[in-house]
Amino acid sequence: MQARPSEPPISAHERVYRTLRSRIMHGELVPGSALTLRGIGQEFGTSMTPAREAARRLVAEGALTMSVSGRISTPELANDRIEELASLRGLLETELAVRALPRAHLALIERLAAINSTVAEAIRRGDAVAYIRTNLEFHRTLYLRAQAPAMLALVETVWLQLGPTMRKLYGRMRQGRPPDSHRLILAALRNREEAALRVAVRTDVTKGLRLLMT
Amino acid sequence: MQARPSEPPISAHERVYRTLRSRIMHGELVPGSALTLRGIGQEFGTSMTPAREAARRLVAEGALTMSVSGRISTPELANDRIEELASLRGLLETELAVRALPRAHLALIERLAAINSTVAEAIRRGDAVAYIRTNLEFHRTLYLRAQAPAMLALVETVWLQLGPTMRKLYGRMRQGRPPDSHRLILAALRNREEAALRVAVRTDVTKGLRLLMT
DNA sequence: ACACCTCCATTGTGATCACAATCTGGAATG
DNA sequence: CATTCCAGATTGTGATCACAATGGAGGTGT
Repeated sequence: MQARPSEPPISAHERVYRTLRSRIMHGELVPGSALTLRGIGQEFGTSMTPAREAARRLVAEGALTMSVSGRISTPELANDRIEELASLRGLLETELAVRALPRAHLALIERLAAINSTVAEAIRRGDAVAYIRTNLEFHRTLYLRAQAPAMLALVETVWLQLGPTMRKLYGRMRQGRPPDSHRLILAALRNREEAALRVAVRTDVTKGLRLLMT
Repeated sequence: MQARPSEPPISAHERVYRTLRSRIMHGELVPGSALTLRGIGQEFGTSMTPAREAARRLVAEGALTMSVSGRISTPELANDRIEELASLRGLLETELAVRALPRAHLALIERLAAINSTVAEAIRRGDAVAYIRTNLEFHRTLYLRAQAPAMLALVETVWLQLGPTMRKLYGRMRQGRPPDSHRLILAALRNREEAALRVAVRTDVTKGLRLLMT
């Protein structure tokens, strides 16, 4: 009895799934990278059964692509798909931000500001993966306050599909000034301005992806 | 060579997945129904391997629930979850409808009107499953014109999660008059009125689910 | 009559294996 | 030197099996 509340004995395929999902979402895999079930199983010390289930789940979520012959690789997104996913981010994330707004007390805003400083540091270091991870953590921390788990899950699915592409985007990231859109989001939260928040979130989410569409 | 364009030799787990997904989305399974991997495999004449992969995929999409011990059943949604999913439908489906609006020529509108008549007939017959299926077909036919496959996929995920619940909703459906919200959608499409279309889609999508939240 | 406990059937998990399709590398040919 | 073709290696698919955990039914005790 008395097990830790969030520590149900983790199954093998779940462990594989979460690790791969994190890698893909944070851009550790370049678009077009090939994966094999036996290779995954070998890396995680399991047979191919859990590897297959994790891979199939990621394919279903759009995080991986499966050719007609079943070969697995990270997707290379076409421009119209990128535009569509960016629109989805704008649509869903503005809604989540607005829902989080009335519950965003000062402690949350300060936590967001702290995360934002780590984002800035990642940019200064030119560390693309760290930037993607901390940036998504900034957004997720805010959206968690919206108390809308299904909506957040959909947004994370979109992030997942954009993961490898974001890596390609920020791989060419020149070191330097962090964008000020996060600062605008924080200001809108402090001032309780819903309209300004909408604009700030939408531009933050859409801006970077636009310049990726060659 | 020269295979039919949409007929790649269908794998077993894909067949299982599509069949189960269709059943769930169309409300053929009441919330709380239990499923077993061996039972699924037996029904489809396969081993439990394809059944397991299909079930896990459906669990990942929120179409099925898995208890901590791994038992599989259709989800029983709480009220706040239903509200959230209804909001998602409103958000995503208005966007899809607006995107489809400039491309909705007369032939499409007539096809939608034809589908709508089959919806009305299902209501007259009191056939809940047929109603859900034809109603979703009405929406999907419109949204396909939006040329936004990722967005449509997200909406279908939401439909999938609501499937068993919709069944419970329309199981108590009294025979009789079909709602006129579809008629409003068709009118807005004919008149090219974006604002009216937004309102019509949102009310059509939200209305029914509201009265389910006891 | 009700609660609890024990035991067995059932369930999901993961490993292993056989098989067919596919890809890759190199050799043979023009 | 480029192109084609063949064969070995690699990959995903699905079946089968052993195993641990769970759930439910029936019996026992109060």
